[in-house]
Amino acid sequence: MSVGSLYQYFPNKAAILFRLQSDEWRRTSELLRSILADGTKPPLARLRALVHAFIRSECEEAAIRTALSDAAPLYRDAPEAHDARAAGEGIVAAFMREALPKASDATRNLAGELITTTLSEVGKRFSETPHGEAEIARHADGLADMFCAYLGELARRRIQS
Amino acid sequence: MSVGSLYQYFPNKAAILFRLQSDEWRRTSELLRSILADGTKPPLARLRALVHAFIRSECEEAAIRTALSDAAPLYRDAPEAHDARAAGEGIVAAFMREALPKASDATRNLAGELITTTLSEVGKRFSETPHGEAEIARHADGLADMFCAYLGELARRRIQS
DNA sequence: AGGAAACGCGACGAATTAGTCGTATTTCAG
DNA sequence: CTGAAATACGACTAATTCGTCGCGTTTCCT
Repeated sequence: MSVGSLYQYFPNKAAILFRLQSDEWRRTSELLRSILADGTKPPLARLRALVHAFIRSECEEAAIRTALSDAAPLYRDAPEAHDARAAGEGIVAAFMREALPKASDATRNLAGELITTTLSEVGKRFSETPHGEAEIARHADGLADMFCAYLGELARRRIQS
Repeated sequence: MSVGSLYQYFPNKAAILFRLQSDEWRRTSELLRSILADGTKPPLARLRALVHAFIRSECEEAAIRTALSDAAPLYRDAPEAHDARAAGEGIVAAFMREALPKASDATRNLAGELITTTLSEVGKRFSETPHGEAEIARHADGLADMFCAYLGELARRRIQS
């Protein structure tokens, strides 16, 4: 692929990178949907599966992920970036209603937001340095434990310090 | 401050940014130490206080934080960066021994690492877009809840899916 | 006060990166 | 097969960014 050809389809570099990032996001929300919406397993098992799948996929495409997040300043303020993010929210919201049927909307939203941003940010950081299979699994398990403990505690509503 | 003056003290741009990031890290580990090492409060109360203090400080200096993390590619591979990170680990390890006295070292290390990277990455992301006082507090509380639930669950050792 | 050393400065040149444009190649309808 | 439209290409230029250099200012010692 040559420079000239690229600029036939995109107006500038930011648009190119944003497109790549977009595709990445799209694939991620499909992963999200396919795992979280599978009603045959209990919610926390699905969440755990999601964490593993997500972390593994981040590590597999570590190079492009790192490059894209380095380029983030270029499209940080793009309005489309905001929309893209919203796409995944519906799926998460549905999952949260299932996982925390008795909680308030506010609680569910906060929990959903925390879990998704934690997963994506920690995944990003984790993919920045190479890791072996075993280490990946260990960390994914740890994260999943954390999320499950959190949701469990919210379900029982007895968070204290 | 002029360009020429800056380059009297630093060999190149990366060094300048790395120095700023270093100072930031130093301040953060002092925050860490001052809060986590205070033996008068129970461990989870200290953790909760830390989360609040950290998130608030990230939001206060949002501009410089964002700029520095945008510049990360410039010093990502600097060897000093690795050392700087190690500084905080001792404090966290000590805290984890206190919070999880009966857990194995492996468990403690993993939990400590997860909590610190979650806090720093989520904090970074959170500071990228502006938030009001109340929202900051809500999110910090949510994160603290998540950490406390996780540690509580580890202490009781009954993580399940 | 005189002067030398240290520091501050920002216009300039070097280096890098983004984007254009004329030509070469492919596609495809008649 | 022929020619026109669409696409591919990468050397070139424009734009941006990093770092230097020489001159002006401050500091401080004698």
